[in-house]
Amino acid sequence: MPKPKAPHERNALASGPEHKEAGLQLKGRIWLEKDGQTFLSWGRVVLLERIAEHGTLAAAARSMDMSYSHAWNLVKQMNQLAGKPLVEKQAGGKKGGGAYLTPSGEKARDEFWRLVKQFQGWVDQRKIK
Amino acid sequence: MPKPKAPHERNALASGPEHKEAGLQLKGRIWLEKDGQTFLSWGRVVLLERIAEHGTLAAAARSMDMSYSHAWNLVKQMNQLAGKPLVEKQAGGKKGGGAYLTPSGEKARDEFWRLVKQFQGWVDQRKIK
DNA sequence: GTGCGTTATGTTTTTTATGATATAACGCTA
DNA sequence: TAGCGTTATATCATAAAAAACATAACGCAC
Repeated sequence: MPKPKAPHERNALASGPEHKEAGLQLKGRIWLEKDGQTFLSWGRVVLLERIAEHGTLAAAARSMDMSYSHAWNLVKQMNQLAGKPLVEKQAGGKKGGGAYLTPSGEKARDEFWRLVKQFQGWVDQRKIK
Repeated sequence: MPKPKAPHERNALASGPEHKEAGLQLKGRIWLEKDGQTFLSWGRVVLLERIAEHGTLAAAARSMDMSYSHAWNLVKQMNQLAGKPLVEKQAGGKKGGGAYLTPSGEKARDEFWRLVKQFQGWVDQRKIK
């Protein structure tokens, strides 16, 4: 069973397995800040994806072993920093309520994954001596 | 007075000031792992530099507001993961003792800064829409 | 109106990382 | 041998992050 990763190591991109035999891996992570505060990061964008997938904030949080309150805080901050909501929610109503991505939310998700993909490309082409 | 940075945000490279007016910044950090454990990172390599500069582990730690025991643990782990010492130390002796970088240590430092510089280049050329 | 599962929000607890503290050993100097 | 500032090492305390927990409010369905 693999040792659980430390928080700062989670969601990190790694150089490809071709370097594995050396036991030496280049790792890294990127994120976006707005006005000095974390806006989008790997975990946050996965959360956006899970919300789109599950339709509720509670189920999204459960699906990634995140506490509901933490997920709620992240969404609150993302919405606030974006200036407009990335996620809209409803308390009560049919099936108790729910949450979904706005077009801005989908765009943010796509843009971030685009950046991550570019970064992964950069990492992969590094040769570690 | 600027808000102190959270641990996971420290030592992060940022996209240049040309993006600052948008309030949106791409940030990132990289590190090297060996056998799944952190081997070299920004803070660790700064520590190597300070050791070379000050000649003792104690002074190096002081100079970067790091506890001696933490610095000692980092050096121990770096030496161990490298397979050969990056830092050699002497307890006692002229002036009480000291520490210095081995050629391997100097090389590790230089290689890491080279990687960081390349990464900074990559970050700088990202255009954030 | 009751029940249901959700969102909303605050408080408490746990975990993790790091710094602080304490003590011993080391090896030169005088 | 005594003194010095260092390395060596373990333990304790603190701070930050995250999870856990506890309620309340919401709005549809019945």
